Amino acid sequence: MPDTTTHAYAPFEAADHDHDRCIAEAVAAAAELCERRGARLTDLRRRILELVWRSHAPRGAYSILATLQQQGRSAAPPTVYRALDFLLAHGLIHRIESLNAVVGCPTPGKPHTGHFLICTGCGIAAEVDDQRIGDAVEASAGKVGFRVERQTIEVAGRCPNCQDGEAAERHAG
Amino acid sequence: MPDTTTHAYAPFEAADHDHDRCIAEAVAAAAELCERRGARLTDLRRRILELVWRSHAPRGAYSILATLQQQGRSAAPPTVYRALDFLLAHGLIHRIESLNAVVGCPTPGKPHTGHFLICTGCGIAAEVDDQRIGDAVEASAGKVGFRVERQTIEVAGRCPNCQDGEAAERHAG
DNA sequence: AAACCGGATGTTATATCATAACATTACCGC
DNA sequence: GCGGTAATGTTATGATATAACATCCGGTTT
Repeated sequence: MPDTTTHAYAPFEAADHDHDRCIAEAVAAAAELCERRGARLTDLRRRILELVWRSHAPRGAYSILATLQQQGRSAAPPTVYRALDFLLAHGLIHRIESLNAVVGCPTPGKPHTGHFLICTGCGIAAEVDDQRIGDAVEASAGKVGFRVERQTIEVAGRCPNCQDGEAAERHAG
Repeated sequence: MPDTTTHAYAPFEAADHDHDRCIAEAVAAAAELCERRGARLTDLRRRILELVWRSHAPRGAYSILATLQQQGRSAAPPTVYRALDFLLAHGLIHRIESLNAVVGCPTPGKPHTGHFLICTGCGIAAEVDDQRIGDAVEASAGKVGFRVERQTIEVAGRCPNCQDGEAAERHAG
């Protein structure tokens, strides 16, 4: 019997996974969420969401802009930044501060704070949802009377695929 | 009997605390640490460290540059960035990614990952050292086989001083 | 002291990231 | 179709960061 279940989110999937499915599901989830909220997922916004989802590695605004222009679309920086602002506001993507880039959110609509493991080898950013991290932050903040509004948690390191012999360095070097 | 103890680090101190003491102690600690390591805390680097320490709020490189120029010193962006690179490399300051700015480290020399509570009212960034946060991150990463190299943990919110009536907004508005 | 070396700083130019301001277009309820 | 609002186009500029090369300065060798 074929696997017709929802695409389970697995951090640091193999490079040969069915990525078209990741994109399709992200766009479908976005469309559904915008529909529910009465927000307009315009053609431009959808295209830019697709470009963000081209890989699991965070992507910069100007990289997105370049691809957009290659596709023959009239575009300038504000074109991209405005679309990204919309996608961020609706939780469809997250901003990675330490990279000045954005990455698709695999679980939009579900309330959560974005915690990321970012591989310095392959560049992939995996969103983790671990209650303990948020709890520890809240507890630590509460101890000094600090009221938390937003958490920026970005952990750089090596994903399982990039630890074996540290293959990435050999290519880079 | 007068208080001659080491200046205890207290997050979100009152605005009228003896800040000259914060600066003096930071510079003294930096000098001692560089001495031990055989690193050169030159006049320029010490001056820039002092400028970072002018307040407990993270400060951008171009803000530091402007003050440096006002002091009559010949300076360009690389002047500042190179000094900041040195101070960062020796753990004398931390970079706050979400603000593109740096803040003085109150405990240089002591191995630690910088975790910050950043007040959206007064702008102050307090470094917290709570084992639980690092442990939770490590545990969460370990669960998926991720090897942690660096942690960027920046929590935005309201410090105790800025929660009372949300005074800051009234001034800003 | 002169020659030398390496690290630190000066200087110019430019890359990279982000937004302000205003014009134009597209969508939608009426 | 009309009018209002949201979205996008367009131009310019602001803000952050680094590359590349010249010069200086302190310490060492001779």
